[in-house]
Amino acid sequence: MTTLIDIVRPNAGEAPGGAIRVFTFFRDRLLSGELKAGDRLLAERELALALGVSRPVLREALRSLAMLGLLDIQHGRGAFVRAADASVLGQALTLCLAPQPNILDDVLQARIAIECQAIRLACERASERDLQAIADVLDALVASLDEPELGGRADHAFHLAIVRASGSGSLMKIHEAISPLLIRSHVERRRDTFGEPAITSRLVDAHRAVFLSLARRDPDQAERALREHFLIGDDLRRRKLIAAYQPQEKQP
Amino acid sequence: MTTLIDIVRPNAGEAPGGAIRVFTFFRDRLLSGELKAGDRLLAERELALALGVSRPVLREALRSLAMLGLLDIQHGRGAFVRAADASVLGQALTLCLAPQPNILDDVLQARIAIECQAIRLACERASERDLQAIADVLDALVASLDEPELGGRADHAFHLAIVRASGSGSLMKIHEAISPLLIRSHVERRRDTFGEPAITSRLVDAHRAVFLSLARRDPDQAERALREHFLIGDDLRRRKLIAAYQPQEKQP
DNA sequence: TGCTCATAGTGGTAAGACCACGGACTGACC
DNA sequence: GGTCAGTCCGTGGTCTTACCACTATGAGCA
Repeated sequence: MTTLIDIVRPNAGEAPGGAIRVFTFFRDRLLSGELKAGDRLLAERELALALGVSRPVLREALRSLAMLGLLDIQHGRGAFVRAADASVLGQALTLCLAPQPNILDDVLQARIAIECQAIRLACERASERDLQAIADVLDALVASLDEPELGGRADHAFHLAIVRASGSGSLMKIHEAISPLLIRSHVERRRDTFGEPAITSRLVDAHRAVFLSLARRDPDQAERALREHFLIGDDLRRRKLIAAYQPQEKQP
Repeated sequence: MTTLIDIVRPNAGEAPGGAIRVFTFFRDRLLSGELKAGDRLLAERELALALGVSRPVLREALRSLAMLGLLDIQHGRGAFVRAADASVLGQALTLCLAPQPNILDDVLQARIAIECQAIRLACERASERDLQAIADVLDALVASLDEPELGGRADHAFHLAIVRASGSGSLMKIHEAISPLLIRSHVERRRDTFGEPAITSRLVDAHRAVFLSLARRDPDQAERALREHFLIGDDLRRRKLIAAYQPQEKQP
């Protein structure tokens, strides 16, 4: 079968198979904005009748749309148009990256890419409210150093706030998409650093430096500070690796 | 219904609805590698029997997997596991970004983000073969300055080669995902620059500078050169905007 | 030896029926 | 009169059966 969502539609003249015809029918109306988030679709039986297909065929198309996160089908209530979110994006990314080794390490590269560009844009575009929001999260981060769970969440919120301040929808969506993958490596790292004052203080300094250069609206310095921050992670991973190869007090 | 692909599966004990049970069944086997690309699934009737669901239900799940690009269902032949590619990723991205204004401009930010990080990694990791490949594309780019179509493709190939040289799967996939969106703005820009020697020579210089600093394996200089290159585009867009507001010889 | 056509197996579609869930209406009870 | 519970209707969820369309395979024929 033809893969979904062909931006350019070949053989537009012919009538494709029923299911994919229904699928493209709704997709186009979703892309064009004819169907807005929250709209309720007709009942399956009526839709099937209106579109001239059987109910199973219609259901295949509807279910596919739901799988892509475009529809929210609720038992006993109906099908509703869902606001496009990045969850499907993240899922697709996970599926694409799944066969590859070292995903968790490699996805960090994507994160660095997004955030470094985001902070450059943020230096240009961030409003006072954006800066205030970042400052608030920074305070929360400092206050939650002793709690791994809360601290990790604050850390994530800090970086998220920067990406938000960039004002770029693309960067935000991609960042949102890789978040689930990031979180997995994030929490375990936090668990390791927990209780090591040298590391945590270095972490706070790094975050503060990032914020300050952003507040000064200096893109080069901000990116440098951010990369510096990411190096802490690299450093940590390296130490962990070395420690793992040290035969002392290591349990098999 | 529950959204597909929950990485953490809630209510794992209970049996979810038939269709989504079948869906997760295959998804898990795809993620775990138990099903490899090229494998042929059993016939729908047999699968339905084996999994204890009716054929329409099975078909809904199979169709959904096909929509996500995980399966390739061929009429009269069977269903085959497809190698995960970034096409779905790109489609999902397009759908997520569709409601937003200025997508084509904004997606450039994602591109800059990816490529700037990629070239930094490439400075560390690129093999001699990678560098040679980039050099070859650069030659092709210089040779095809007079042909907008060919030149545009060479341009794209150049940047793609850099991302490849980074050796990061995440960066490559994301770059691949935004490619379809990039191409649209790419070709029209080429069409504008076509025939302006000052622009084209500047373009060549920029690409050459990027390659040279990459060959020298200097990350900072390479990123700077790349950003310089992207500024050409900004500059061009600005000029176009100004030209559009000049009332002289402009047709409504 | 080569071609052609019948056939079996596959996905694609249709129709009808029933079940499970949610909400709204209506009734009785407090 | 207000509140609660039960019933009914509309909805999605599923099953069954049957038939159509496409592909490949192999047997039969020239």
